[in-house]
Amino acid sequence: MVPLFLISKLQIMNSHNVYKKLLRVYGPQGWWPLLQRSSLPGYDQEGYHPGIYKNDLQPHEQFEIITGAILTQNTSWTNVRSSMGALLEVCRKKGQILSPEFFLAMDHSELAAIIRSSGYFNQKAKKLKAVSSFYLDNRGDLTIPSRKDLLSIWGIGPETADSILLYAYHRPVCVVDAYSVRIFRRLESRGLSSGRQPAAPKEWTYDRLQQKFHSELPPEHRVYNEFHALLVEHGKHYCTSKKQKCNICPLQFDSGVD
DNA sequence: GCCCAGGAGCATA
DNA sequence: TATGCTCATGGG
Repeated sequence: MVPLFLISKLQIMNSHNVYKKLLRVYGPQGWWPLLQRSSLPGYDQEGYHPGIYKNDLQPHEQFEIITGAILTQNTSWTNVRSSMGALLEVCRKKGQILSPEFFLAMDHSELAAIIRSSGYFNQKAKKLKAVSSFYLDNRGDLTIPSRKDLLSIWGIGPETADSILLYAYHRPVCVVDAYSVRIFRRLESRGLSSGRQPAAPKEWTYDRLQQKFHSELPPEHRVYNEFHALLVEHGKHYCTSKKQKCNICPLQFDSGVD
């Protein structure tokens, strides 16, 4: 028999209630930012598009998301934004579009120099070429790849693969990142997470946390889209690795839980 | 100057 | 399986 006060706490912090609360606090995030659409109505100058969830991406736009997903690995978006702008500028000057062919036509040093500002530029140049080769070798038309296929590409791990599936291909897949793990670990440490809690609480691994999200959230693309973006936004404000602001965290103290 | 960011691969135990 | 090291720029 679980005490009533515990039931209410457990229900409060399942993934769906975390989602609803974060959405109320921060609003729609408009991910994934598409710089190539930054001049279109509904898109801001960085390419964010809050409230627009249409599945109408062109191949060069899908490839911008794939590129961004690699460039942002362990890197802040401001650095990625700079590299993406540089890439698109080179495209424009060469009269090309962002594509596997564009990356493969450059030699390593040229590509690495263009994406320098996003850090790890040698590794990321190699990764961009690897993912480009994958598309040209296996599916030149950018049809939906399987998660297994994506994971077989050098430089693409679980989070990058799921980001690509969710944001470039509108697949209903939850993305887990360092913020997700940290936020739910800290909620759980305060008895506020609805995770199955073993006697000795196990760490939230990628797969375990993704299963939790999939089981607790409505299986809708737009929910998964916003949830990951909202966790990132919340993490930036309240849950960085060293500076946790649990004492003023809206997930714990914002009133009006649904 | 230090810390960290929208990770992943690899060596080692 | 799991832990530690490496990759690197730019903003706070």
